[in-house]
Amino acid sequence: MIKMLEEKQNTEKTILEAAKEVFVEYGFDGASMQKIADRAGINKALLHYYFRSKEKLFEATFREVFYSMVPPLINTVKEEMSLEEKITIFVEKYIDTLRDNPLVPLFILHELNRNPENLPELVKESGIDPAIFFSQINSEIESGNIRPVPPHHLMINILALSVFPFVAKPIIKGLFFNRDNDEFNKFIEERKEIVTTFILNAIKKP
Amino acid sequence: MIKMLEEKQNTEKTILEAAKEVFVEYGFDGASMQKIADRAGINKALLHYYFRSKEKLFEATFREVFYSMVPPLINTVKEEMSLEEKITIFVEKYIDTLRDNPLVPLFILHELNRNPENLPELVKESGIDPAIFFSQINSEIESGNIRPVPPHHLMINILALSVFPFVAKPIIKGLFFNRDNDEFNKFIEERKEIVTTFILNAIKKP
DNA sequence: GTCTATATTGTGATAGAC
DNA sequence: GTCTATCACAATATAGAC
Repeated sequence: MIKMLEEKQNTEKTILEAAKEVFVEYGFDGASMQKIADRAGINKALLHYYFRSKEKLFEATFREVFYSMVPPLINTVKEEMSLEEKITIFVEKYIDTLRDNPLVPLFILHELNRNPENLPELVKESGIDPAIFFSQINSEIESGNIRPVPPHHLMINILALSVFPFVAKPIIKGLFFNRDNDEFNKFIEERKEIVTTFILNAIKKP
Repeated sequence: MIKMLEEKQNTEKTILEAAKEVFVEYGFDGASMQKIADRAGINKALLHYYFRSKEKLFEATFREVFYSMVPPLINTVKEEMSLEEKITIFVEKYIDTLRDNPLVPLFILHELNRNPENLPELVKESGIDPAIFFSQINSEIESGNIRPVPPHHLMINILALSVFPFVAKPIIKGLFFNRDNDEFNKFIEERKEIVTTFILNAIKKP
């Protein structure tokens, strides 16, 4: 009996792990239950036994991916840090996370585009709250410490500069590095500092 | 006879137009020949008559989308312009183009990710050549006019800041604007200037 | 819980009439 | 060139044996 419960836990985890890999690589429409079953080393029927439908399996997978990426990242930034510290730490950790999960951003963006109404609930439960960050930016502007830049634009700029190379990976590899992977990885490592100083130079007063 | 040829031209164009809409919205895997036929107001058989397979229809569509976006954009930047002019013009025109085709960037990135080997040929025929831009950046750096920033990083930064809001549209709308479309469009309009000054401040020497 | 076998629908693709 | 009818297959999903 206990054995069964343990097996259930393991099988469910195995399925979710396989689903994560396949969905992230192929997207919802490109993935098939067969592919996921193969990847998990089981058969299709079990997928339905545990998750009832492809849709439900996908939802569970998407939540997993989203929650395993976003909250840990947000927690790297402590409230008491200076704006400069926050930006430096965030860019570095974000690029590190994406380096280890390079397909995730395009996956999330593609799927949110297919199904935008899923986002509000995810955001609410994930503890994302730009408010503190925004008021910090505003007070830095009012104190005359940095150039005036609308907080949401600055936030999008930080995300854009960090994420974009990963969603545009094929273009960058094809255009700059002749499809060489090592060169691309070097490029990504470089960006931690490049992006940080780029942002800080952009907002610092002369 | 002439009538037939004219009809053939029109039908082919109609199909390509419908295919463009459906593929861009749903992606290759999410699109079906049935949807495309419905959108074009014809039946599936005709699609195969004109393009033989879904794959071939997609390739034709992708080329169309790619070539109708990229070369016109590159041509807005004239060789004799100053670096500052180039960046200003490019960001403005790029955001304008994307505003009119907001789904295209995510479509291109998603499909290139599925099929990266398609890119080299597209690039070769599209006249993309970062070399001139790169040497201009390098000479500006050597003359001490701007801060030292690796040309390919600067180029990616320009693209990132312009494109990212469109691929992250659902996130931005959901996080900042409560899913309001007008607010998002206002945000996009603002970015033309925000992004330009952000970049110029980042590279200008104090 | 896990498997095999099967039902059912939707897909890309073709044949053949007009 | 355009249509209807149809094929072959892959997809999600379920039934039932173990």
